[in-house]
Amino acid sequence: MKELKYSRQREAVKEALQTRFDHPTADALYQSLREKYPHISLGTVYRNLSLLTDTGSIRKISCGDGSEHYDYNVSDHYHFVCRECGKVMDLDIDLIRSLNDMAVGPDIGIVNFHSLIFYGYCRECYKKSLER
Amino acid sequence: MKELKYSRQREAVKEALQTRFDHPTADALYQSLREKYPHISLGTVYRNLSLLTDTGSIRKISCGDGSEHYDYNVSDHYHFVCRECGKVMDLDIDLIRSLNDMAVGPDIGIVNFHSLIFYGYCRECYKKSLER
DNA sequence: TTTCATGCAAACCTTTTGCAGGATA
DNA sequence: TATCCTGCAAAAGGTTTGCATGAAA
Repeated sequence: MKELKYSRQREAVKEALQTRFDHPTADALYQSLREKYPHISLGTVYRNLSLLTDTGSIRKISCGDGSEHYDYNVSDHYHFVCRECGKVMDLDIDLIRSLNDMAVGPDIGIVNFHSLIFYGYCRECYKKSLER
Repeated sequence: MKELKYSRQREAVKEALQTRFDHPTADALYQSLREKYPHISLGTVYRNLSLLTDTGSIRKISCGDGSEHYDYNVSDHYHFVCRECGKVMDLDIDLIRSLNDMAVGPDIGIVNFHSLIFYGYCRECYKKSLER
């Protein structure tokens, strides 16, 4: 693996992700970074996000809404996605370590990760749906 | 919701998906459908896949490899994805019904689905990796 | 004959990439 | 100076959509 050099942009991406807990997409991150770094490019954001993902400093969340979301919190945890507003939230559930073992079987070599995502309606959207 | 009319293409999409257990992408399905229906268009495949998904006849699997996969099996079950070859496999694990209840919390309205995907290396790719 | 579906191609959106110039070590 | 990184813009996937035609009810 190639040597990493310091880069202001990479630090900015990391910091921006660290300060928000809404699991932004690359573009959302880019939009907010542009306020402080008007010349940063979307390509750079993508490049650094994938670099940071590869080194394990951040994590990618695929929740099926058409774009990847990113999470500064790399400790194993689960997410909830609102089907109405698309919000991605952290859940306060203990990791179920035994799950990976349940998956082993004849066609499976090793299991080293599982992604558990819950879907439904967040409180706010659920309330709105009742008012209709 | 609009009324659905019979269409040969839609039936073909459904049937093609029913006969394969590899959770194909839209394009993979399109490629195999072309053998029997050389004039079917990719747009039609996409349109029908999303129609069938909306009506609940099939299910979409977002495993984070850049494209959606489709599953004829709509009963709740879990998947395994090989990080090497990208294969998506069904797992023979009982649905953990209690999971959805664990997700409830102050910011959450209702939880009605969860997606559990395991990642690792399939038997075949794992063996190959040991030989190196 | 009304409504829905199709094929085709263009448009769209997200992500990746090539390149020449700039920053870091 | 060698290597890595950036901005820019173009390209590359994957998916959606507009439109004129065709099939189903």
